[in-house]
Amino acid sequence: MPELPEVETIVADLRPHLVGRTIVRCELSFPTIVRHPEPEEFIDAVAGMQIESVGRRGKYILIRLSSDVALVVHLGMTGQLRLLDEVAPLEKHTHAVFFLDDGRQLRYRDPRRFGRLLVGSEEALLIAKKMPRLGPEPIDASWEAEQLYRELRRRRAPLKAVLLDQRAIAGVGNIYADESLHRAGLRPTRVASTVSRKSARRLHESLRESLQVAIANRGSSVDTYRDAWGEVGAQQEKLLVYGRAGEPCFTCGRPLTSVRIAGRTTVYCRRCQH
DNA sequence: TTAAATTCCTGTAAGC
DNA sequence: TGCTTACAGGAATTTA
Repeated sequence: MPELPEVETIVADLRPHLVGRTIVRCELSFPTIVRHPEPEEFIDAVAGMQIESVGRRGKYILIRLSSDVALVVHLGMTGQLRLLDEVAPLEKHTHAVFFLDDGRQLRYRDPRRFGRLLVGSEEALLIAKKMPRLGPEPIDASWEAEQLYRELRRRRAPLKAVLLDQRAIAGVGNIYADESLHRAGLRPTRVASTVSRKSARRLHESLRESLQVAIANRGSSVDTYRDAWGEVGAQQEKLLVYGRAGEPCFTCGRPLTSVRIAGRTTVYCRRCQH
């Protein structure tokens, strides 16, 4: 599923192709995928607009338009944002097509429809409660271990649950939460507030490492994730714990344990993580 | 205020 | 073989 590294890969791939292009028009074959504003307004808001920049905030793709609003895309679990030639056959579950002035199409496809499309300024979407107030970007140089420590200190939820909370840290999902906790040697079930400053520092470093390595490998295609060209990433072959329940830990050889935390399957090593 | 539970959704795979 | 059922999970919403 698309988390920070997968979204970052798509954004970096799309940027040079989209910036400067104009969205001629937009067609919605499944209008409820648009969450703000109403679908008709959404279509009018993007039509004729030039794309000024393509960025990312957490797991949100932000395509800023000449009208000073952004086309915001959240991929949910199975969302795909693809740049295709107009003659490319339309794939099943394609819910929105943005026609570009170079003849190409930006297509949004999402079988499970957990994703969403929005248009508006970041402030407007925040006020309309269509977007949460996201926490710091974990790969930004300005994000410090002390910030993470302070967040963990005030939370009584399991560590894993805090990592998944987009208001605590933006962009971490089930895969990289498990991966970074394993790297840090910390148990996902640990009550966040019991983590020492030293452990928080290790988790801070592990989060950065897990995310950066995954970006370098163009993300994890564990399920339906594909990049903007429809290609798979390589990180799924290098995951330490995610999806490996019952298989041996790469460090100690013991079988990895699976538990459910915050409604998510969580895999860790009982020997290596405390 | 925080945390846990529930809901949305379809493709896939396991089980009978 | 074909049907049923469980499972995958991001985040908004509801409940405690």
